[in-house]
Amino acid sequence: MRRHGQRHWGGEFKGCGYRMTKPRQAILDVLGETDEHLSAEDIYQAVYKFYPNIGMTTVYRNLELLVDMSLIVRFDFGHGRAKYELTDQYSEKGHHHHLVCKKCNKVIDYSDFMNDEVKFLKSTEKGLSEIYKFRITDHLIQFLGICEECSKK
Amino acid sequence: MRRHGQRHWGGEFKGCGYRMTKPRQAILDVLGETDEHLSAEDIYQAVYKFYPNIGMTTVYRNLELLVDMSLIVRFDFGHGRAKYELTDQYSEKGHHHHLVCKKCNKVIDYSDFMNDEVKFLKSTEKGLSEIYKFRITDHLIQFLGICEECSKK
DNA sequence: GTTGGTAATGGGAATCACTACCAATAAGGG
DNA sequence: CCCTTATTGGTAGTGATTCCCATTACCAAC
Ligand SMILES: [Mn+2]
Ligand SMILES: [Mn+2]
Ligand SMILES: [Zn+2]
Ligand SMILES: [Zn+2]
Repeated sequence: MRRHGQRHWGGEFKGCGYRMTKPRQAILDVLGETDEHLSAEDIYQAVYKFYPNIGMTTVYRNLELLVDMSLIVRFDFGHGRAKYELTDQYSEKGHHHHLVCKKCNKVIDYSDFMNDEVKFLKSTEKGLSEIYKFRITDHLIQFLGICEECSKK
Repeated sequence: MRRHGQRHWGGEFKGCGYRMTKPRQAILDVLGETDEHLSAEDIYQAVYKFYPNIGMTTVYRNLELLVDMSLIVRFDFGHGRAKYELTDQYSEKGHHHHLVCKKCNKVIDYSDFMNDEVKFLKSTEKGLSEIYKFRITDHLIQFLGICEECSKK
């Protein structure tokens, strides 16, 4: 069951009443070994290969838990199924946002121009939280359009 | 069937093979008379009050059409059902973005600090489209956090 | 090592938003 | 008014996600 490249998440589960289990380790492994944005079904399929006892219910339940624990993030790109990624701090990608193709639904990660972004966010978040008494904890920035391949057709 | 405040959309349907029908007018009316972000079900309920023949299927079908025609916009906030709004140019709100409360799922419109946004978008979009050969047509910006009421509990 | 309590699992049924299908209806140009 | 064709609305799916519940894994205390 122990495989290559797998990370130790014990610390994150200590003291909060949760246990590190095989399914949880497996789900985190799968998410840690890909660059893609995986759906619950994708994750189920991938985990199934080395842990065929896994149940779909367990995948969904644990995805929810891991989101609550902020180990992973859930995205609703509006393509029918939710997608999941490791949180910035646990991912090699680090803080990034998405380009989403309206035609083929491809999602491209980018982390360019973060300086401009930080400048923009700093002033905007401050202003908004004062005006609307809203405690901002997170932001979602994405650009929609047509990807390179799709623009050729 | 003709009611107050209703707008003439004839022009938008001319010449493209589409017809202006009662359900379409009704859906646009409902969206034109609210400040909220309505789901298909919300719209069905609202239309039902003055046009009880309306069918859920027709609502879904026309929402899709109206999105294609760019008269309305669809948002997937990840709360289970999609929400719809008039497009910026047809809405009193104009161009705006959203604050989304993680606790109560409330969505607040804002259009403050658009100068900062424009500055940020201009440089970022230009850079991204060059690097990724991606033709950007639209953007999605939203801030997540805890709204005023929810922070009191 | 055994026990007891709680966390976690996984299979199947149930939900819920949304779609496909199709016969019946109604725009709207001529 | 007529005809063509877009559109409607009911019913029966679909597909993703959640609920329920009996069984199992884990862990700390005897
Ligand atoms: Mn990503
Ligand atoms: Mn809005
Ligand atoms: Zn594409
Ligand atoms: Zn709230």
